[in-house]
Amino acid sequence: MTKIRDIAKRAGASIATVSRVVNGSGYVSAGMRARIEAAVRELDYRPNAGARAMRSGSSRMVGVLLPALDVHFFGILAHTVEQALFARGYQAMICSTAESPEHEAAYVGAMLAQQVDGVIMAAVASDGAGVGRLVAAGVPIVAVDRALPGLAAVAVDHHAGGRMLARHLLDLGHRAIGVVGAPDHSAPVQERLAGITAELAGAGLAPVAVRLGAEHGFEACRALADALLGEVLPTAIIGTTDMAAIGAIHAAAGRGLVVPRDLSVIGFDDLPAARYTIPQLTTVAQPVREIGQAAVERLLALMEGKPALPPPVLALRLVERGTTGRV
Amino acid sequence: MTKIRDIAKRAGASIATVSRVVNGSGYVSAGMRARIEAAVRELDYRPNAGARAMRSGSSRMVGVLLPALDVHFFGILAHTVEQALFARGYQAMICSTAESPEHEAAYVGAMLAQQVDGVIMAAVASDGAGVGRLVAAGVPIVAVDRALPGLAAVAVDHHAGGRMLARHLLDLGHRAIGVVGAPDHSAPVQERLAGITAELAGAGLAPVAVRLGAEHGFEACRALADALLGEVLPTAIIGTTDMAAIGAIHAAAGRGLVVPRDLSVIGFDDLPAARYTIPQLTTVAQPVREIGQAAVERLLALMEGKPALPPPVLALRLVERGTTGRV
DNA sequence: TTGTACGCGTTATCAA
DNA sequence: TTGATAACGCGTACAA
Repeated sequence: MTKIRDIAKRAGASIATVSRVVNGSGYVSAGMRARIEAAVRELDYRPNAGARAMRSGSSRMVGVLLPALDVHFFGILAHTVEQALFARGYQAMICSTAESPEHEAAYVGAMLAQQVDGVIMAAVASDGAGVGRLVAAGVPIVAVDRALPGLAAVAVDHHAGGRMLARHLLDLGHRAIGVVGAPDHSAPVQERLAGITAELAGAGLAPVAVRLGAEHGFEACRALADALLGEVLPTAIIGTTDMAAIGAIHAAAGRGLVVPRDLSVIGFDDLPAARYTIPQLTTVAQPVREIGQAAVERLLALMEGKPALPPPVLALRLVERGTTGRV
Repeated sequence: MTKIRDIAKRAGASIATVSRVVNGSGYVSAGMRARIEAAVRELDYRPNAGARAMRSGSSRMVGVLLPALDVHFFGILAHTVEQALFARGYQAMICSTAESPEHEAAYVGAMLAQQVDGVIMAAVASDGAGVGRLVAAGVPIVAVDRALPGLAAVAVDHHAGGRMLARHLLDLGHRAIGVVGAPDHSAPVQERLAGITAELAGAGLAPVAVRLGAEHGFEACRALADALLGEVLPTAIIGTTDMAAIGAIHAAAGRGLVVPRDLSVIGFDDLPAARYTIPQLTTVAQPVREIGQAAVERLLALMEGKPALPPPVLALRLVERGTTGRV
């Protein structure tokens, strides 16, 4: 690794001068600057991030704590957050907790050790000790996808989303509505379910069946929906995520039901996968990419001590495709 | 941030002793150890990673350079790599280049600055200067998903995969076979195409049409397949990725073709999405998660200067589902 | 306009 | 068994 001393020697300057040109601070003559810049280029010099952070107190790194990266939703979120951070000159430290509290704790420790300047997180459990340690250390935090008590948050109104799901089906004349969802420990899923129940209650109804599972993979969701259909036969099924809805479509097909003729199905998220089925999935879209960008904006404002930005307006949008119809 | 001096003061020890217990090196009396461990716990002390890296020469961080995180395949790969690294006590520094050479260059710089102990990468372009800088800096590298000249690689044999795709269709009696793929600049996609062509040539055939596009999203793939079907009418279409194949299924449906009766479709990867369509997609599966784990294993061996492990056996597997049938 | 020297938080060497 | 201290690479007062 080439270091500042190597550049100084090569350019016939002192390390202080090299530091000045690298950081664009203080006065340096044009000739000296040119020599130093040349040396930097020739030796591919990179200031040691650790030493720099130690001196300056800022690592220019932001921790991004997500429950998973192999779940498409979070992969997309991670991607946009990372791109937004990059554009502002920050390095993302992306950590996937694999839904495990121990992982989360370990990662919080790693972030603290790395002296991250801030953290964007979608916590598995809101009571997680991880958040507390971060807060205690005075690290600015923005919660994403799901709110965290006492913290700035960038998240869609999942409860309202749940209402939209139910409302759409009610408008279509459905009265016998089932709900399939996963993972059951996910706060957004629970909030959507509450929204569904509330909207249905407003019409004097209740879900004819609710099936929540721990696993959110395709097969688990399909099995969940299949179990539901084995017990009751609603005219519509709400998936609390697109994945759950897609599982429901397959469960229906497995039982010889034609969607949407015999059964309407609606999902939530509008992931790319919502377009994969035939007919394509009707769903309530949440603006994942805007969420990521808004979270980064808010975090940077927090980090720079700027006045808190107003909460972002994150619109949910009903995307009517082919899996819902009149009863 | 609490530092080693705070612990020393609190436990009535010297920083040297604290360092010893924290790192489990050297002799420390039981009493002293207990006092220090208590202080560490009470103050939630984390050794500063930067200072540690500076002193010890190792950052215990591994760079993971991927073209994207919002593409499900890479999200899964990132996840497994990250988990495997975590299990071995390493921190992953995940960077998504968004397929841009400038991003890649910037990230390589950041990795060098962070003093990463090694790098796992799926390079956008094999001629990338990024690789050169990493090699020049003596950083151990393992290429993943696609080989890189002169480097250890963990990747499936995409050419053989291409042959399997064609072989399956030939065995089913197909003679008029089209190919749809994206992104066209992807080396794996090109290799699979070469494999397809080779296998077809062995039967005295050539693809009736090949359509490669730059974008690999659903809509782009669908449009590509639709254009192909507008020109010729093969009895089967090979997608060089599952995404392309799913696009083909939709293009076929859009033209009133029934899969697999009128048109067989086969994909590559076996992503979760391969199960979302009805009928479910026949595809050649590559073991993504094994790839990620094997890459980590190989990199750690390299980093520890161990003898190079033999190249991993990464089996491709034909998964016959519902989208292919006899002509 | 440039250079010297100190300190950031650790680890490791050497003495005690 | 413990402690004082010299690096590690950098940024920045301060001196020149």
